[in-house]
Amino acid sequence: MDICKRLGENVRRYRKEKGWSQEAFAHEADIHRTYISDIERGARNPTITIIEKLARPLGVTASQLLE
Amino acid sequence: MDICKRLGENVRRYRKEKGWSQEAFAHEADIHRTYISDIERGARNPTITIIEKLARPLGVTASQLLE
DNA sequence: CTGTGACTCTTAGTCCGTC
DNA sequence: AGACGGACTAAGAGTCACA
Repeated sequence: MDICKRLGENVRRYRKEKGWSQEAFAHEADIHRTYISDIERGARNPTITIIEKLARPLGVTASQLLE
Repeated sequence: MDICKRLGENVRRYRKEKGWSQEAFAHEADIHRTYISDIERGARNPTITIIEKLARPLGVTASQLLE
């Protein structure tokens, strides 16, 4: 499985566990809403600093987002 | 700890376990040797596809490189 | 609320070296 | 063997209007 898609699925799963919309999560992570959408669809190839920005509000590690 | 530095330390540790020079590893991972040097020093902010390219020849997962 | 194309600006990533 | 610099090209970061 492609790693970008795997990341996207993990982000989406953790975000839904928090009960957040993409918009609400985008605000928490301080990342643009459409960028979150792209990430969840595996349409982006983000850097590890982005992974960390995503991980923090979700309460998980950067490592977990790539599992 | 900064995530780039953590990645660098992990890469260096796994690479040395394999007994590879940066150059030999660069060849295995199909990544430029100077880029490997930068990564290990935490001087770069790589994308997740690079993380995967680093992980494969080391015999670990992308997730493990960020632990 | 979310997906998508398009856009600008910045930086990832390559390749040439030298120390 | 590895650190580090300069210059370059490809691609990511970040944003918007609209569906």
